[in-house]
Amino acid sequence: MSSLFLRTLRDAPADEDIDSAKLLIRAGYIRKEAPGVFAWLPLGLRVLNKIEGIVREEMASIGAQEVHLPALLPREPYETTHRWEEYGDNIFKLKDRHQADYLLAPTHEEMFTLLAKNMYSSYKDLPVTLYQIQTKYRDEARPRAGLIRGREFIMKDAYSFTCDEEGLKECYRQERAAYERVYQRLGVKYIIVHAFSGPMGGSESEEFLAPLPIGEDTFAQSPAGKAWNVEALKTPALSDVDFSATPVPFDVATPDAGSINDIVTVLNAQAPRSDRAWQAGDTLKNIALTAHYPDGHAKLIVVGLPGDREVDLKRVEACLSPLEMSLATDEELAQHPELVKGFIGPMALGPQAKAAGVERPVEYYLDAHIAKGSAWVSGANTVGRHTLNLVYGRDFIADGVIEASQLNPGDMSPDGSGPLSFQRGVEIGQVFQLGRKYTDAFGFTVLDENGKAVPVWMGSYGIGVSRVLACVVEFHHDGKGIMWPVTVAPAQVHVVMAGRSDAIVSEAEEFVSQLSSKGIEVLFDDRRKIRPGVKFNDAELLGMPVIAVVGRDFEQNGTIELRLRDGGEPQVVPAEEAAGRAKEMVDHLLSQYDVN
RNA sequence: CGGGCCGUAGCGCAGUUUGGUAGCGCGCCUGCUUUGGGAGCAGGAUGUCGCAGGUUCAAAUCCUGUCGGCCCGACCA
Repeated sequence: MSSLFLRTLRDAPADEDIDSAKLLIRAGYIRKEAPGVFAWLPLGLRVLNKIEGIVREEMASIGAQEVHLPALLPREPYETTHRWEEYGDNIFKLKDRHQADYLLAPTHEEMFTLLAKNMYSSYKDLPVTLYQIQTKYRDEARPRAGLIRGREFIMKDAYSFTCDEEGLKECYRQERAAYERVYQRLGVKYIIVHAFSGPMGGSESEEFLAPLPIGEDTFAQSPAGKAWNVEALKTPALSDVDFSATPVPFDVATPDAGSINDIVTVLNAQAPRSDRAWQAGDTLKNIALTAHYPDGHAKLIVVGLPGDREVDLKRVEACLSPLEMSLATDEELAQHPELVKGFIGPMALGPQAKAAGVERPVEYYLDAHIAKGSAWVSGANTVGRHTLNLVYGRDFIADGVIEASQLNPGDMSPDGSGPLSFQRGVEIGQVFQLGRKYTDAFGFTVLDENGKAVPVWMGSYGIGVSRVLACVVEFHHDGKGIMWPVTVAPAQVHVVMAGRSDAIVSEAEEFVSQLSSKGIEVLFDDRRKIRPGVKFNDAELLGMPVIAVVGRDFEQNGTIELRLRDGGEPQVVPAEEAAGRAKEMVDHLLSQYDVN
């Protein structure tokens, strides 16, 4: 360490607030060069290389072949798939001296599809899986959380090409299994959640989420252990109810009723129920949304959901992809005079409006929590009035049923095993069955055994390498510093030379060479003018799994102290046995991460 | 893009209210002492006080503008 390019900091940088970023910077693994852009220093690079090595081993184990494509790419392929526009400002775009458009790749589906298409044209070449470990660029609106959400980050992305869907499913299964081994070897907890395929296209998709409170994704778990991204969560089908005997609808005056709570209060005063008090869940609230097409056009739609639930725009988008949703502004709402803000009801919408002769009725979607046959209170499309006894299926219908509301803890799981619970997670990987979205876009077909062109099926599989490194630290640290899993630590044993006497120095050097000859990776704190206390603190900050101290005890008793960074009693062993004992400790640690 | 906080040495910060020409701790350099849990003493180096205008005899401090950073939200693999 006397010559290692390293400077540990006593104080954490003030502009980071999550543990992994603070510790990695304090310990001299990385430095921030710009928001979401980091430099890798010697120790950090060693960890990164260890993680990449594990990823490479597991990719090799399923026969994936490594390549390396450019990060600087021409615009055309991204035009073909419309992602030049769809990614929008999230792509770093630039021009060359001839004013030609380029981008810094946020992901590489297009280039891998073209690469495979241009080299392969026979079914005999397939299946093939290619991958790379490469720097990706996304111009995030707000980089944050250190390495977890950067603008430049390192990703392993793999792409499989097969002749048919069955082949795709087999590749997907293999990648998924490889990912489980990768995360186990990295010492990262993960939960596999069913995902919404989103703008990447395709069908089956799962995310690997590291369950951490700092995570930006919310996922739902059922008591049976299944997990979903909230956008992929389907509300279980409600059984029909029969309120056909409900009296015909009638209006009541609800002046000044600006919120659902106001309406409930007014109803209980003006039209009390005989059986119980009115509740928010008896009301059908209709939210006007502006739906934006990818080409920039927009239209107004209305979604109806129970008054005790909040609208979730992301889930609406998931159902109405590729439309993007925003709450309608007053100006946008004013384009449709038949809709009265605060008093929008189903009778002015969708099929009802059409039946009433409205030329271009506003589309009306109902949330899946509205049961067929149920009776509701909703707006009367007149200022200060609401309508009671509106029965879904009898008095009104909709243009479609979608997932429009936020889910709440306690909602029934799709698998029916009980109420959902919610947790936060950091997405550390995703596996996708893309299907033919990209291969069709680029006309990638191969000839089958009959000489007939058949479409190629594609899958894509990503691991956020630099992000998962941060997650390793999130899972493995304490108040003093990092506690690396032995599989990714920059060194396995940290030897602290605690003293400057000739005896200590020569023994420490001898000990280090013994460890090295046993194949152990050593970080050797041979700094002569640094006091022991500083070295102990640095060792705990830096986080090697085994810390060995050659110092006072050696001079007095001929012993060396060995201890595990993450706890346990120190072992004091005779110097001549210490290297062997250290090797046993390392081997024992390694065995805990053995996935075979 | 909205809201909040903040830009002073490599890192952490004070100084800004009340204008007077730059400071503390850590780190760094030299010497002596010290050496098992972030040592002591003495000496030293390091700053366009984010940037640009303005007011003033004088601006880190007041005024205007602007750029940047962090957090919350919007957005987002």
